[in-house]
Amino acid sequence: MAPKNTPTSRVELLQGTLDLIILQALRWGPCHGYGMVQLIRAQTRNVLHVETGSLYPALQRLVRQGAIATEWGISDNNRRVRMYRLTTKGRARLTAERSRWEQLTEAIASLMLPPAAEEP
Amino acid sequence: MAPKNTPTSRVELLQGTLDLIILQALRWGPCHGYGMVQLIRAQTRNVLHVETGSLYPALQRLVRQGAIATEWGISDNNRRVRMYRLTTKGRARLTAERSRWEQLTEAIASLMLPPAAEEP
DNA sequence: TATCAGTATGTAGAGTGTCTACCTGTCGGT
DNA sequence: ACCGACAGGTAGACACTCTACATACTGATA
Repeated sequence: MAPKNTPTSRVELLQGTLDLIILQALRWGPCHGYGMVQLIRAQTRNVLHVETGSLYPALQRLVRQGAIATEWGISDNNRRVRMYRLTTKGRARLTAERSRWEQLTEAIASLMLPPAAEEP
Repeated sequence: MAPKNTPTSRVELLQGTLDLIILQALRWGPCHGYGMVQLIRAQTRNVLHVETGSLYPALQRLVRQGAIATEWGISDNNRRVRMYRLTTKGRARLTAERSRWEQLTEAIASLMLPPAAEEP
């Protein structure tokens, strides 16, 4: 996927997971872009590093799709920030993405297991 | 990701998972392309449908990378098939892909949880 | 014997999402 | 006066999967 290898223990995102991650991050309340990067980093103990070059386009995409809404605001340290929040549509989207993710992980988990005995 | 929606309960693959799936499928022994499709389908109870248009290029990719080896053979029903098998390199690759996958799922799982209490 | 479904391998091109690499600007501390 | 952290953003490359199509062989069935 990404051309480069993993120098430390870095995990590259899989295509399609970023939307889920963003929606998930916004579940705790409105947040601005840069804040999400840190939130996700902290929440995953430094495993997931969302690149801003991926994040901002993804946010715009989600806004276009109506999953999140945005407005200018002021951060704690008195900076002009673009705040994002989940819409009703976004909450539904999150639910859908989560179940999709669960299905996929379960399916892959079942491939990890020894072959299933065929059932008649 | 894919332009179309999900008619039934179909789960689209995430980009980057196919290699893991193929390597995993070959863990049970050599197999040919079409056979893998059915194996994966059966093993995941019809959740994962690997498209042949994705599979064959992926197999070629893995051969190029030395993760799998291939040779012509004969299937059970007397058909000319291209058999694939894991190489030593491929087995190592599988291990790597699995740990990568585990890291990612764990990281995303931790995002699903309530926010972590910050630790000093 | 014609035809069709299933088996089997493959290619071309589109679409999409993430990445790297860059750019701009503000604020607080030194 | 400068620097690092904070904050938002764009352009283009790259990689992967998808749809759609093409080929060929086999066995069953009409």
